[in-house]
Amino acid sequence: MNYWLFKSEPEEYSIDDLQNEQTGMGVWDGIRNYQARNLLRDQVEVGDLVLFYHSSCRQVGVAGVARVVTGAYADPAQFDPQSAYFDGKSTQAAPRWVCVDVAFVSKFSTTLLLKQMKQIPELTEMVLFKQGRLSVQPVTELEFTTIVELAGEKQYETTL
DNA sequence: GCCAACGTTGGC
DNA sequence: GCCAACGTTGGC
Repeated sequence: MNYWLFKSEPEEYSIDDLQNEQTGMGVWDGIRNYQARNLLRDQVEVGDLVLFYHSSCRQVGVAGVARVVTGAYADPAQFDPQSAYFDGKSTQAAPRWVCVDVAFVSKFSTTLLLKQMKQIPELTEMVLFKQGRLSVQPVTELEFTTIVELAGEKQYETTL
């Protein structure tokens, strides 16, 4: 069981969009960075918990929690010429990019802001601060539980 | 294999 | 909108 932070621009796909999916599940696609791809492909597992991070917006920070519900599979968008994520160099035989499906778990009552996170001693070693551009990144159990407690999601104290 | 040029991310 | 950081591309 691992913990992750996945970034998304909420204008593209937000925690509300995930919550509003008919199935309660969404496809985490469009990852086009090799380091993030390798983590998705090799280390992200069904059941892992994900901090849903909103980037490039007014309220930058962790907006809620999701859970990984599939292993990595070929990202369909790489084969779709209409998609912004189309990759003409990828082939069906050897897909270059992968995605996973995630399920909505919770939305924080207020987004835990990046500037708040930077002030918390337990969070100073987060990959977020060292590799700011990595869009799929590992989170320690301490970092995860610290964040959900700061967000006031007390139910995690009993369910984790 | 190096490295300059270029493109993208993402906080502010 | 700016700009720093950093990933990718491509010439040599």
